[in-house]
Amino acid sequence: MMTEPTSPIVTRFAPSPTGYLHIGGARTALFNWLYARGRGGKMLLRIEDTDRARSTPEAIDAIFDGLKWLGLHWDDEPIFQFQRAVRHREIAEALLAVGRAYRCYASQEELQEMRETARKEGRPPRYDGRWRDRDPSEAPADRSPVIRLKAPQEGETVIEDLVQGRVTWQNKDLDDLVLLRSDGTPTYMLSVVVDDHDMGVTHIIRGDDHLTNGARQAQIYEALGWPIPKMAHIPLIHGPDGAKLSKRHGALGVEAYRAMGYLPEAMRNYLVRLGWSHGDQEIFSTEELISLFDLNRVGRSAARFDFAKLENLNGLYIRNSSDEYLVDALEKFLPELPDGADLAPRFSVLRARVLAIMPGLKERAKTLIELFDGTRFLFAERPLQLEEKAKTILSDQARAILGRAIPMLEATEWKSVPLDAAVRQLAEQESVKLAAVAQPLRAALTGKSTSTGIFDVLIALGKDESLARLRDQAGKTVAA
RNA sequence: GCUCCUUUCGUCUAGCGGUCCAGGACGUCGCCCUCUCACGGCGAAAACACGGGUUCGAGUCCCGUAGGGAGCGCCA
Repeated sequence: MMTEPTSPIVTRFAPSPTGYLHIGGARTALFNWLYARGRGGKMLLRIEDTDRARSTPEAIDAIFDGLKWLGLHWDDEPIFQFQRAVRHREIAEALLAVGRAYRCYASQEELQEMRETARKEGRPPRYDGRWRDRDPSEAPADRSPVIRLKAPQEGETVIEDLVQGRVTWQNKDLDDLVLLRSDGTPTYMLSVVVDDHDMGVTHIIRGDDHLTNGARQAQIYEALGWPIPKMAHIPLIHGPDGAKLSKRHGALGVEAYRAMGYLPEAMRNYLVRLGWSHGDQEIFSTEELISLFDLNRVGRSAARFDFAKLENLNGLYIRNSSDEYLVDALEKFLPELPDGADLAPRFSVLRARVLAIMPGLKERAKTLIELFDGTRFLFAERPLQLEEKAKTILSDQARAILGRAIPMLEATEWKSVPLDAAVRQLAEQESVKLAAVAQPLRAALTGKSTSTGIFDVLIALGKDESLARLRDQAGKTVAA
């Protein structure tokens, strides 16, 4: 079969390192990654660090770490935009040379005035092009100019967006943007165009806050005679109240989600469904996502971030993970816990017990924090600190039952079936429901009112430790 | 203010002119399972923003209105 020779897909993720990798950025990276991976292409990483004052090495590390944690591996070496400033300047000069750009000497005061006037007259605040056709001899000697693009003043600029569809701007509404600042450094608008071109980017997938930039960048491509990459502007993520995502809701760095005990694969599944769908399907393996993801299935309206759904999905991923995987995940997760450093040495010692309790535990936990909390009784020192509810359960009567349970359990083989039979038999002898025996056992064994199945607890703790904990709490009275 | 985008259950969404008195998922509520808490099972309530068109027929196409969002820098 003949196949059309297609140029390989190249996408890019281009964050500016001025803070953490926030959740919206993570989703943008995910979409870029999926789109490229599903088509045998590459996803490149470009750090847009041209804002020297706000860019920090910590933020760069946060981006690298966040992407790695999510498993979104980029191709080739990351590009640092600032290092390419010379190239950007060359392009601006080239545009100047061919008359597609010009020097503008307008002062900040003049620009300010223009904006105010325009606003007053109900027009968009725009540069009025006063240096566009002025003779260079009129240039003031004491002022260094910026270089502006000589943008078309009539007609329209159109973007055929893969998500938004055809979007049109009247050129009269777009002004002559600055390409090169008066200090000779390139602006973002110029840098992005030159870098995307030089990196061979074929598909620009980014937040729709860049949609207007897309139009202005299209004008730069036009002036340069370069082909315009395909663009896809994906809707933004909003907070639960519909307003722009802020720190208050979910605009945390991805490291914050890691600390909250979310699994990266659950995170990815949640994020991809924010704006993208494949019929009614909710759960996707990574392989499925790579093969199914497409831009034409991305919606055009903003989605609200919903922790409840993320948590549910995370619980589902935990339940479907193997016990070994979860024990490893917990061990790696320890540093995120306040007392993690103290627990780490004991964790490796008690690892087998953690593994033993895992099948029952993973049905109950929605986050790694909850999962770990479920194992804490294994680490507890005798005599146990009892939670309030556990104290309530351990009434005198309950303690008396425990007292009678001890000799019985001592004589029982420490396996699930015999233990089950023994406890049930005791309940029968006491003429109480199973709960009236199980709950006191649970309270004495774990210090809590809830846990995994009581027989699992007995087995994970082992015979000696279990009986010791029961003796700690049992009532002395045997005769009533 | 101007430009652009957007509007289906509380939330994420399915729906690409008739098969929709609108489907799934999360959340909520009820019942079942049950040693607790979960898991699981069953069931319920819950939406096409509004107004005009086009059409035999509109959630689906067009135009307004209203709401929401983004952008309008010598920031990125």
